[in-house]
Amino acid sequence: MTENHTTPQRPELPPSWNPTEVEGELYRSWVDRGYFTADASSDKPPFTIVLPPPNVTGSLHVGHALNHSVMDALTRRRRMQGYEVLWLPGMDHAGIATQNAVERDLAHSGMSRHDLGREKFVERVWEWKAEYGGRILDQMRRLGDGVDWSRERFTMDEGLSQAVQTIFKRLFDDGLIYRAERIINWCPRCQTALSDIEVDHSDDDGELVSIRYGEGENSIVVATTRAETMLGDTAIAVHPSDERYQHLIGTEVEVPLTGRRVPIVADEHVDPEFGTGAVKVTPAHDPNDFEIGQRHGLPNLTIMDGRANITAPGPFEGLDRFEARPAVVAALRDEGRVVAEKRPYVHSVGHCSRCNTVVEPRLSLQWWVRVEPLAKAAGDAVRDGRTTVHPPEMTKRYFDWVDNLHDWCISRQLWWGHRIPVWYGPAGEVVCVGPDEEPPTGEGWYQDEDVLDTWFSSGLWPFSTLGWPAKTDDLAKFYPTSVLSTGYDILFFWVTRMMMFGLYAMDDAQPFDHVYLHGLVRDANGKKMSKSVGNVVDPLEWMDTYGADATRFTLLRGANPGSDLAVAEEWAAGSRSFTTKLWNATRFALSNGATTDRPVPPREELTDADRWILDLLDQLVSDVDEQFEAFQFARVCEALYHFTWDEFCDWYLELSKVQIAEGGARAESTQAVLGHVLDVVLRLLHPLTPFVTETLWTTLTGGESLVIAPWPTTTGAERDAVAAERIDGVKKLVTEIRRFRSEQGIKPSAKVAGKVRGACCVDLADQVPSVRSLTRLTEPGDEFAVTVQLEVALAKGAVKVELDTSGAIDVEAERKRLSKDLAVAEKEFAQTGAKLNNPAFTDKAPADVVAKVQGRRDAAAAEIERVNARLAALPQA
RNA sequence: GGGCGCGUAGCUCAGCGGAAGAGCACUCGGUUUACACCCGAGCGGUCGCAGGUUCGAACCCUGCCGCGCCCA
Repeated sequence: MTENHTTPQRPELPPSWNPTEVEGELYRSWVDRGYFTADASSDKPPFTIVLPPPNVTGSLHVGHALNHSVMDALTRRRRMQGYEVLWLPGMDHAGIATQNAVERDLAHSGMSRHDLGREKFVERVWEWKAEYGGRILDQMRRLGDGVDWSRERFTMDEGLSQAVQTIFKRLFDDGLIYRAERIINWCPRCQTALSDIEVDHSDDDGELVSIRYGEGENSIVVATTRAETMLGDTAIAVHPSDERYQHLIGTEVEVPLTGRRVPIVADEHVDPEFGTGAVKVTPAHDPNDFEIGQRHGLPNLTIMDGRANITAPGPFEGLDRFEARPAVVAALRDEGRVVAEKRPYVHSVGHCSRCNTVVEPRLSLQWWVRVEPLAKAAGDAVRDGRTTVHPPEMTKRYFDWVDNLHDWCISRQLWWGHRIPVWYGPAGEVVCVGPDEEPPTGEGWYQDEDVLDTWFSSGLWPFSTLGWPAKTDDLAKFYPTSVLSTGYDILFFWVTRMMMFGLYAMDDAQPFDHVYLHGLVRDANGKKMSKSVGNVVDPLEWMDTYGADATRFTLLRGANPGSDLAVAEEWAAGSRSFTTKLWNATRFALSNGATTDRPVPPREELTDADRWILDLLDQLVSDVDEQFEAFQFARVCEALYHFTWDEFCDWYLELSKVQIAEGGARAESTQAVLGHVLDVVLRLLHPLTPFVTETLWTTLTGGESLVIAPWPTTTGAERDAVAAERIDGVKKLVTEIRRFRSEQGIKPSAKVAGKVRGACCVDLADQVPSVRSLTRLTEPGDEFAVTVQLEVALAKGAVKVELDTSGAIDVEAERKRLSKDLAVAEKEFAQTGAKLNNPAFTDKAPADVVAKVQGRRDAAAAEIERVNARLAALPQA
């Protein structure tokens, strides 16, 4: 190693990278220096991402970690590219989840929210939020999220609440919000209505009971999984063209156990193929039955209360629905009305997405959004290309959704949330109050008790967070936002609602230009993670063990568009190895005088190895850019990993040792190339692994911070094909010699005397010292005695390597090695020969393809000849 | 039932018309002055099955068989 006195000394890197010791402080310094604070008055082009607001009760799970890694990578790259970047963080108030959390706490002290009263309870929730809410925000800091903390928002903030009231009023005045009595999804535990997407369906074991209504030839059999609802039946329905029941249509039957007589109606909706083709109709407890009821003017008979206890007078009154079910079946059985019972009967059952209670369809007066015009606009924005969905396969799913959206139930029977801004008057008046208006006062006036669905406020997020409805500088600068990133399972939650509201509120300007949908994170075997299975990965544990960079890199490396990703601890360990490799490579380069203080010398002064690695680097920059633009994060990672490890570390660093050992100008130019390549690679890696790259880069360059360093661009230099071919030759030659050594059992550290002959004939004369160095060949001395010859076929011809292995070689091992080479060559010769002997191929395939195959056959033929000669020359066993 | 997607090395996945790839795992060797979180060498695949198109198919088309997800 030569000492270089022209290079100022950089602080030395510690021998190993200890992420947990460094990451926190680095992150604080970035925030303190204001790198993540956006400037609305900037002239730079904007790049905006609003964080899909996590739940205030939540903590960072591995799906978040992936999504945040994506958003951080996108924003960090744009920042380096010179954009005015705003990544806006915050949380939503999670109406049901938060209220549940606080109610649970209250229950510990034997209280319910009703004991406190509404006002006090809401106060308590705010206190809860201050104390426990927002754990996830600290976890975001751990991960390195470059968010603008000065713009952090919460859906219940004053400004955002005003946005909610504003849009409610506007929609109300436009006739897009209305109040109606319909069947809604009711959670008997949370005591509130739910929208369709807050209900999770699963196939559960139930029962299918067939019940005979009526007597004799006027009887009719219906099957049901919810026998207890028969107490609320107000009709039987059959398909109008079902011949079996023509004689019954228009007649009446008695509903067993109730004595109530109900009509048999004909309705197109009934599926004659299912069961007996006849269904019981319970309009107040089933959405389909409700519609049948509407069509036929049937009464809606409610037989359960909000707790799902039976209210129908009689022996079942007061029973819970699940107690009532067997009781009703038993009573029917006693009357001889049960025709068949099937258990278990697997069928789809809806559950509350917050507490998993079985949802009860319930007739109820609620507030609704008429989504049709909004959904149409949301579809059009994607159809017109104003918003692009990545990956494109998801676009169809988006259309299917927005084109078939039911009206949205937005009222919730909760206390925590935005209260519906509607007042009712003593004479039946209904007044919607805007944010700048005074609600009506006086005798008999009162406000609607309900609050709005949390999604109603988070649907405004892309613009309410920027100050809307005020015409703020932020809104002007940063809306429409650039990318919305989320898991494809959340497509219908965030994306569609934000699209509908964004287009409506912002004069048809889309809320985001791109929607990126990542896959779900699964365990090592591709299984869904679940707490009960115990295969959940905690990203915080990974960060503790392997560092934030390795955690991020692992997730991004698996992020192939449209597909889920499997991860396991080994993956994270592999990513840590990569950061360690990068660390050691930089440490090596620095200890050998690598520098960015001197420019890379002009090309003609560089070696083939220099030009080769610089050309690869140029290609890398362009690949990384291309893949970033296409949201192909796995490919970005792969390209950088491959370049860094397999090309730069495995070959260039080794070759640079030879060049540095030369000393003088050669050493100096090599140091500049080393410095330059590392500088660029660290920049390219920074969006993925910000911490380790920042540490290495500031040490290497003395720069202020990689966060604000410019993003690399391609040089446009013409690729040096000759240098590339020479380095390929070196790699091939080195690998073949190493292979021989390995198979001969020569220790890697053992020096072997050898000669390389014929290098000049294949244009590799200058590379011989490198080859010797990488294969530990020593100069042949006076006693040099060739014990073995290798011949290595390269692009321009064969190179002969003569070795003195100090004694007999292992003939069998050598025969095995050569036989393998022969088999490969013969297979190649046969395959290429078959092609070339096929006139259809030579006639129809493009000339360059034919020429290529010809070249391969010739090379194979030469190789066969060479290997056969070597085999023949081996001593007989 | 409708839609989307997936079946490629032991595992997880790239490749999507002209020579089968990566990471991890595995085998052998290694105190090589950046790195054992490493280095070197190696093993491992009729690319789900069957047809078709093409000079040529893992890749395009059709059917089938498995698996996953979304919607009803």
